[in-house]
Amino acid sequence: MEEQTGLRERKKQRTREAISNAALELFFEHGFDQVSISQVAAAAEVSRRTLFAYFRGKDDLVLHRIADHEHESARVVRAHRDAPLPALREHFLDGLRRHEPITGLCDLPQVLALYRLIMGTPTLLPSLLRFRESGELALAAELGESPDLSPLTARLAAAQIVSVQWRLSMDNHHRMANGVSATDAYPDAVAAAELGFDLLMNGLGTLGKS
Amino acid sequence: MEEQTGLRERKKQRTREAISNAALELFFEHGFDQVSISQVAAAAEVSRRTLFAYFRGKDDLVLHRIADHEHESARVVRAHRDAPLPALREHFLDGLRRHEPITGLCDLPQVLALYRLIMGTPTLLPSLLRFRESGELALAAELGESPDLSPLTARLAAAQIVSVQWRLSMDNHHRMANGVSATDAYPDAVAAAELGFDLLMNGLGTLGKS
DNA sequence: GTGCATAAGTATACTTAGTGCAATATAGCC
DNA sequence: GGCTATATTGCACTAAGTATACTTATGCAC
Repeated sequence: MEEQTGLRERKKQRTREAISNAALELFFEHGFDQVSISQVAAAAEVSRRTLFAYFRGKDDLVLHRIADHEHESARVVRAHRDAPLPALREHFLDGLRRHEPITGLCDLPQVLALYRLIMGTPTLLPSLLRFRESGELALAAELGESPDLSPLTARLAAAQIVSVQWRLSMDNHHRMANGVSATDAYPDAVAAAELGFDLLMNGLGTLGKS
Repeated sequence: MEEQTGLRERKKQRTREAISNAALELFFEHGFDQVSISQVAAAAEVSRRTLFAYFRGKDDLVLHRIADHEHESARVVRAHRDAPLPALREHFLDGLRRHEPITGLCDLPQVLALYRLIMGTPTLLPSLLRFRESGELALAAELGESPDLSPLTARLAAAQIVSVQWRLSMDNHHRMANGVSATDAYPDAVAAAELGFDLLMNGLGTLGKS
């Protein structure tokens, strides 16, 4: 279903991984900004020019590792058109249970190192936010498919949902980065997620003294 | 209160404006990506190096013009600690009434050109999103000052609020960019804002068929 | 006003991300 | 083997941003 395994394809895949691995190894060791594209290319034993054939830019060398999740929320909604928000809530809670990297609640050394790199490198923030923006757009489009929701409501809802998911993930990652184990952080993470989705579903009220 | 008007300060201010004006003129004429820093410096009659003394980077040449509004929501909340969300709502509606640029509902040619430039230049998106991020952070901090709100709630609320405000502003601008006048778009903009803040205050429900 | 410390501005050269293009090598296929 | 498409490469180029050492102008004490 996914590939015709010509030698060509396999080689391309291996080259791509070689570049990516070389890049991350160097970035972990010296920091994103301290490593040049040329150094990555040299370490991966390809020409600089070839590197750009595989990755759109320096940022992509890091961010492609989370690219799969760009439209995850949109996919979840597509599969649960009847009650999107509870579905997203369950999906997120399920992610926490499984310690999925995208929830931020994952302390596997390699994953943690990657997320530390991403979050700890201001240079990468713009790309990261674009990534988020793209996810929001996809979610809005998917929500907009529902005949019960006006396009405007869909866009507003998507904006809110994505912002909450990111805040939750960031907070979780922050604890991992501070050395808390995923297991130890799990209960708080669940409580936070439930609060977040409750606020989404039931509203913020006036935020005044209630 | 703001400046000791030495000749030095005045000259600096004028140089800064000269650079900014030259930059925007060129950007409006040829597009952000089609104009180099060197061209801007030449047009403003300063050296390239001096330009970088005044502006952190090429993006800043454009975005400094909206920098005042970066922490606007935080300021509003600071002034209305008792009921932040209604205050933000009123502030936004007031902005619409006054056709404030930051609401997106402003069709003054210069403002529209600036916003068109910002929104129509993908290169600027990252900086724009960083700007938003910074505003969200400030709002979260300000909300967190309230003893009634947990820090987590403050962060989640800030994320939601900012995302809604941006969506509303973007949608408004979009209509301006399509040639609708601010006056004509006003009623819809108010309705959209009320919907947005209603969703914030009262929640999204399940988003299913209600 | 003169002179000096300080800050603004400049010239120049450098590093690095990213692109265009033409030349070369290699997989897939007959 | 030989042909074709594509992967890869080297080289030259543009442009953003930085380092540094030098020049000019301002503010201020006298």
